[in-house]
Amino acid sequence: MKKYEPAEIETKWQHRWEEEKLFATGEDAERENFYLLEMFPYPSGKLHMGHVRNYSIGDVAARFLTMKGYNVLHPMGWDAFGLPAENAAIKNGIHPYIWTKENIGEMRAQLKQLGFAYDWNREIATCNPGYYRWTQWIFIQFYKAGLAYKKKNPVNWCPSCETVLANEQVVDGRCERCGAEVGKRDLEQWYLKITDYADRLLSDLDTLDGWPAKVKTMQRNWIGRSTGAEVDFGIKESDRKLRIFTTRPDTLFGVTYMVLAPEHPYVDELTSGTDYEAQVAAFRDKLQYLSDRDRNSTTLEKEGLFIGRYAVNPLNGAEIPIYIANYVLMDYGTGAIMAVPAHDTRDFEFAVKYDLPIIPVIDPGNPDIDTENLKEAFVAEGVLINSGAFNGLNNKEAIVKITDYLEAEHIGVKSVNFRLRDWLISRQRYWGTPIPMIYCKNCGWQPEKEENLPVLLPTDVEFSGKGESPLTTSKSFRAAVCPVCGGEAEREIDTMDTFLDSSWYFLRFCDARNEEEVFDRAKAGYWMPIDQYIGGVEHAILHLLYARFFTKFLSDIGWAPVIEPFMNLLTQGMVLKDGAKMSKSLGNVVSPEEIIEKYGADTARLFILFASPPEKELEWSDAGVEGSYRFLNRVYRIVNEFLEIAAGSPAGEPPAAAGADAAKDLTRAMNAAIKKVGEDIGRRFNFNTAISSIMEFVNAMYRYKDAGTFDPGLARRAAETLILLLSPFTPHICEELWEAAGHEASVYGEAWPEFDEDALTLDTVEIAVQINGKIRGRLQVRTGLSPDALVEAALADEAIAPFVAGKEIIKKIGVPDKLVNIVVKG
RNA sequence: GCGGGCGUGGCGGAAUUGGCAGACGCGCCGGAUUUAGGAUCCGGUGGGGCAACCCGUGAAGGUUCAAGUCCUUUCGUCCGCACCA
Repeated sequence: MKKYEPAEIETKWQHRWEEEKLFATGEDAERENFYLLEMFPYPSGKLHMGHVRNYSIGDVAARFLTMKGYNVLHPMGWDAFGLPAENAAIKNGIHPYIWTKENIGEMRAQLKQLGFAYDWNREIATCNPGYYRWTQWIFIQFYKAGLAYKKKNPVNWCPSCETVLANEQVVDGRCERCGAEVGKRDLEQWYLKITDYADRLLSDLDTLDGWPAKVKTMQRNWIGRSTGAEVDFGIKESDRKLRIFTTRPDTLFGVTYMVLAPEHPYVDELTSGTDYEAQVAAFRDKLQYLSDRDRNSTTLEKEGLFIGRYAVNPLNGAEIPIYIANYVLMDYGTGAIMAVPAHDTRDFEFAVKYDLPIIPVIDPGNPDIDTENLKEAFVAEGVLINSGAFNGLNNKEAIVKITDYLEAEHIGVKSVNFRLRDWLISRQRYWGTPIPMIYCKNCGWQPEKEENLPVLLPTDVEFSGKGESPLTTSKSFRAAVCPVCGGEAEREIDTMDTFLDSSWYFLRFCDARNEEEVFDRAKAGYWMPIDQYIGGVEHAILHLLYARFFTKFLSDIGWAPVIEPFMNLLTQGMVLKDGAKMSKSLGNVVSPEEIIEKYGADTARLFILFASPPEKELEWSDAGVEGSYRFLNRVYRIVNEFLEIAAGSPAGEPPAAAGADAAKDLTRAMNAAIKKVGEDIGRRFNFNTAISSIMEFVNAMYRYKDAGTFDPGLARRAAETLILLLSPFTPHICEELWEAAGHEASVYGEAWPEFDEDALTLDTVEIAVQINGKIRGRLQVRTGLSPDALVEAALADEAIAPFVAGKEIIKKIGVPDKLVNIVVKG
C-alpha cells in the first residue's frame, strides 16, 4: 500500500483548488449566507503559530458551514500600513512598499500552504491606493459630519516611535508597540470624535450576546460612564464659581476641602500676587517631571498644597480650604473635586496626611464602626446624618433628592462623564494613509475634493527616523490647491493611525474591487453583519472598539447596513511553549514552516485544533504533534484498507451473522461521531472534542477489521463518512482519500453527513447500582426501562441482594439508562 | 484595591441538564510482528491494597438519595483595569 506522503498530497490539492477557483464566493439568494472572518494580519514577514491557530479555527468553521449548505464568505487581506515597514526602510534602505509587498507574498504563500479556503479574489491590502482612497473618503465624511477636528492639546508622545499615540495605544504608561515610556507634548493633532458615540458604544454592548463577557467588560470599563452631578461652589472674595463633578452628591454636607488639578486654569488667577504664588509654581514644576505613568499611579503618595483661598459650600455655606494636589487630573470631569474624606478613600488618605477635618455624613448602621472616629473611609450604603434637611434618607435616595434640589436652586446639574477620550488619529510617520486635508491661509482647513482622491503617498521622501513626518522631505507632496478658493495651499503632512484602515476592512471585503464607491450597499447588505469574528483578545479595546465606532458612523450616514459589525466573537487563546508565550527573546519559538515541512499542513492544523479548546491557551507539544501525525497515518491506512477490501468483495452480499455485533458497533460509532462532530463545531466550536470523537470512530474501524467479517457496503460507508467528517480539519489528506474512493469532485462541495438516531440507541445498556450512593454492582438492562422497572431489576440482582437483606429501604431512585440508587438503613 | 477567568492522573485535556470522574491524545508498561531497531497492531495504565475494599476533581464546611458541577468560607494562579472624583 502507498505510504502517506503529505508534501506530495498537499501541493497537489492546493494547485487543484486554485485552478478550479474552488473558494470563490458570490451573492446567492438561494442559500443562507454566513460571513466568517478572522482578524487580518500585519505582514510582518512570516506566519507565527498564533496566526496558524487563528486561521485554522476559522478554516474549519468555513469548510464545515459550506458543507452544511451555507454560502460562506471567508476572505483574507493585509493590515499593511505600519511602523515596522518604515523602520525596515530606515535600517536597511528598502522602501516600505517593497518590504511590505515581499512580506505579503511570503505570507500569502504560507497561508496557501496551510490549505485555508479563502476567496482570494477579494484580497485587499490597506496600503494600496485602491483601498486607502476609501479610507480617506471615510475620513472626509467624518470631517463633513463635524466628527473630525484638529486641536492643540497635550498628547502622548512615544520618543522611540517618534510619533503621537492614542490613549488606547498607551498601556501602563508605555507605548503599546515598542514599550518605550510615553511622554507628553503639546501638539496640534487630528482627532475623531468617538466620544459622541460613547453612549451608543456602551449601551449596544448589551445586544452583543455572542461576545465573551470579558471583552464587553473591558469595553465598558474603557468607556467608563459615570453619572453624577456638576456643582458650583462659591469662592470667597471672588465672583468666580468653582465647578466640580461628583458621583456622590449625597455626601455634599461632608465636604471639608476642595482640590484643583495643578493645571486648572483658576489656579493662577486665585494665587497671583499672593504669598502662595511661588509655592504653587514650584509644586507644579515638580509634577511636570513626573511621567503620566507615575502621575496616574495609585501607589504614588498623595501630595498637595493649600493655595490660600477658600471655597463656599452651596448647601450649607461652610468655608473650606482650596488645595491643589497630584491626585486630581485636569482631563477628567472639570479638573476640580470636592473632597469628602469620611466617604472617599483617596480624600481620607489626603485628609489624614494634611490634618484636615473629617465629617461623617452617612451612618453605616454598624456598631463596630465608630462614625466619629473613622479608621478608614466608609464607602458603602447608609443613612444620611449631619446633612440638614436630608438627614434620615438612604444615601441612594439622597443622590436623587439632592441632585433635584441642586437643579431647582440652579447650583448644580445632573451630569454624565466618560473616561473615553476623543481618538487622536494623526501620526508623524510616512507609512500610513495620508490625511486628505489641505490648509489654506484664507479658507482654513478644507478636505481634498473627493474626485481628487486618493491623495497618494509620495515616493520622493527620505527616511531618517527623526523629527517630523518624512512627508515633509517630499518636494512635490506639500504644495496643494485650495479646494475652495483655488489659491495656494498646503497639505497635511501627517498620516493616519493604522487602526483607521482596519476599522472598516470587513465592509470592503463585501465588494473589494469596487472603484466607484467605498462598497456597494446591496452587497454589504447581503453579507453583513459578520456572523463570526475570530481573533486575539489583545484587540478588545483597540480594534474592536474602533470598528464598532466606524460601523455606527457609516450606518448613520447611510452606508453600513448594520450598527454592530460583529455578531459573534471568538477570542482565541495564545500559543505557549514551556508555559510561556512564544518569543524570540525566550528562544521558545516553533516556526510553522518547520512543522509543515516535517509533517505537513494537515498535521499542524490537526494538532493545533486538538490540543486545546480554541479560546484557551495552547501548550505546544512536539510529542503531541507526533501523535497527530500518527493519527493521520492511521486514517490513511484504514481508509485505504476499507476501500480495497470493499472493492474486492462482491457487492451486495449480506453480512455474515457472526459479524452482526461488530457491524452494529461500527455503525453506532460512526453515527455517534457524525452527531458529536456536528454539534461540537456547529454549536460551540469545540474542535478538540470533535476530533476525539473522530478518533473513537477510527478506533472502531480498526476493531471492525479485527472482527474478521466484512460488509463491503458498510465498509465503504464508514470510510467515506470518516473522510467527510475529517475534511474541515485536514482537507488535503481527505481530498486524496476522497479521490481514492472514486469521487471526481472535491470533498469541499459535498454535503455534511446526517446521522441515524436509531443506530445510536443500543439494545441494552449497563447501569450502575448504588447502595447509599456507593456503587455495589452493575447491571445489563434493556434501554429505556422506567425508574420503577430499573429499581425492581436491581433488587432482584443477586449481587445486590446481600446489601439490602435485613435492612429497611428508605428510598429508591432510578435514572433511566444511567443508574439506580437504593437508600437503606440498619 | 476593583473586575473576570482558572485550579481534575506523570502531561494536554473530557465530563452538554446535579446521575458510573478521568473520554480522546501524549507518556509509560506489557504482548504480537521483526535478524535488530524503528514503524505497525493488540492489551494495560488515578492512588493505596495479594484481595474484598478504601481513598480520590486546590483546601474546609454545607445542601442532596447523589456534587468536578449548586451554596458558604478559604488558598493558589493567570488576565484585565487601576488616584476617573
